[in-house]
Amino acid sequence: MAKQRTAQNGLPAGVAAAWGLRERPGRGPARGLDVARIVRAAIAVADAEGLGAVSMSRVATEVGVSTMALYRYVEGKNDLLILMEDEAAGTPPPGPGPGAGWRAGLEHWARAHRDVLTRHLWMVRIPISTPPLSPHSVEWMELALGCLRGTGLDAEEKLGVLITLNGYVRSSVSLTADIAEAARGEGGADWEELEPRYWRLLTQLTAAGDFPAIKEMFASGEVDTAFEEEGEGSADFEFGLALVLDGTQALIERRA
Amino acid sequence: MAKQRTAQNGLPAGVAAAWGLRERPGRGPARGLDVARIVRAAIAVADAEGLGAVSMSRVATEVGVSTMALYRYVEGKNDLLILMEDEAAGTPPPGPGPGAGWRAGLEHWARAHRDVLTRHLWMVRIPISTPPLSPHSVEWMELALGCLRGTGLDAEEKLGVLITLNGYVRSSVSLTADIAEAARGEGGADWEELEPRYWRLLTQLTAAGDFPAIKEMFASGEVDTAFEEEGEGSADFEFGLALVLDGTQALIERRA
DNA sequence: GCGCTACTGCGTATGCCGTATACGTTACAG
DNA sequence: CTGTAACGTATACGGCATACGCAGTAGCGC
Repeated sequence: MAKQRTAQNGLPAGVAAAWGLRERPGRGPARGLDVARIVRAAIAVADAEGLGAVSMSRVATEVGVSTMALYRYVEGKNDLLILMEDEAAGTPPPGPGPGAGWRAGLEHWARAHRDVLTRHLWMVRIPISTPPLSPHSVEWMELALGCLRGTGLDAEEKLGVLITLNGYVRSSVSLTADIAEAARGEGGADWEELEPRYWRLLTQLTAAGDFPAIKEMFASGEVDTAFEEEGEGSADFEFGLALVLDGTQALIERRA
Repeated sequence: MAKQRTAQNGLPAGVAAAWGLRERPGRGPARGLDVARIVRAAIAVADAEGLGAVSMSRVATEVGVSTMALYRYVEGKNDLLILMEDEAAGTPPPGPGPGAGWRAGLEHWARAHRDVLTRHLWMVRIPISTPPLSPHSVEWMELALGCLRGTGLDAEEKLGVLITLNGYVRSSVSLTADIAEAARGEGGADWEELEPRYWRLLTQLTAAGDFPAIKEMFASGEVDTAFEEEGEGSADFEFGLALVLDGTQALIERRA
């Protein structure tokens, strides 16, 4: 834990590796592996079976070496996770260009971000260890920041919007991931099948107590559609996205 | 894993326990413990040393029994986590009342929620397993839902606002928790001390590449204050909160 | 009052995990 | 040619959650 940082810059080791700053190959026998193959194998495992299935021994087996061989390429599991995250994030898609306006740009950014996280659900389970520093996260940051040029917001406000939007995307994906996972654990059913049961349970549990607002909601009749988890449509995601961007718009108009 | 649900209702076992639906005490010797003591001990450990320190054996030691004794009171670690979460959430503070308007109500709710999470940082690390079902989360839901009465939003919209706001609070606390933890791991310094280093690193790393928006931000000069982690002031939290609530306001006005 | 039996708390054991360390092997630097 | 740094590996350690079996206890039906 004490050797977390590279001698060079004080960077976390995995981040330094991701920027391509690595020590000499040196004198010994030729390396049989490279970091990229390890990272790709780990991502494949995580995609297929979740972050819980990513153990050093599992990844090593997948790559075809012994467990400890990985430690010649990666400082430890934490490093591996950071590298996985950066690799999976990838370069963000270009975006609609500045002519389309900040809102279209951020919508595009948020949807692209959501797509990546949805494709790699384990990403939302890795705790954020630092502000964006790895190469691809900086690219994503650049893209989003670029959308806000010319809006009249100052640097701090732009960052605030970014953080909020980023947090929204993450928590939105995280929620559907958690629910889907819980549903899978509960007999393989998907959420659409489980939702009515949820509302029935909540009705039962709140029946005896003092929950006027919840009961009023039930009385209104149409609660069956919330907490959706549609593959592509994602009405819920768009709803919250609009909420955050409406708030941003209000801020921008106030500044203008 | 297959015995997750109680026979009664199909509830997750921990949730059933939290609502007080438990099987008969029965015939044997008197129980030496109760669930509440276990849960409280676990919370104390998590508060003091983080969720990582909460192991069954650790909690058992703290309570003064053997590890396996806990399994007579709790189905497994997952159960314990659910119970911890509900206990730590507690009953929400009453709120300013309906006369103060929905916005003041939701602000109060979000700040109270944030306070709880900040007091128990480990809570944001427990994956959400279901929509609100445990007793206290239902109370929190009731409180927030009550704020939105008379706004003209339909049930689905209310839930959407709630989910978004809840996600915002969680991700905001999660971010500061992650950063604080990473900072603590990096030599015990706090974030305020580390932030200049972060910006310096980012400047170096982006110097060579094509990052116009980031460079423009640096050029503007005042980036030193973002990503704050103030104990009480929490300017960042209020910023994002205002963003989300401004969005909600826009929605409500559109419906009116 | 008595024994049956459900229930208690606990010791042991299993199979994971991350990773420290030591070892024989390889192939470049001198 | 030789010394040695870097290679891949085997073994070992401490920690984890938890399945299982055990001896003792206390309430119930008789």
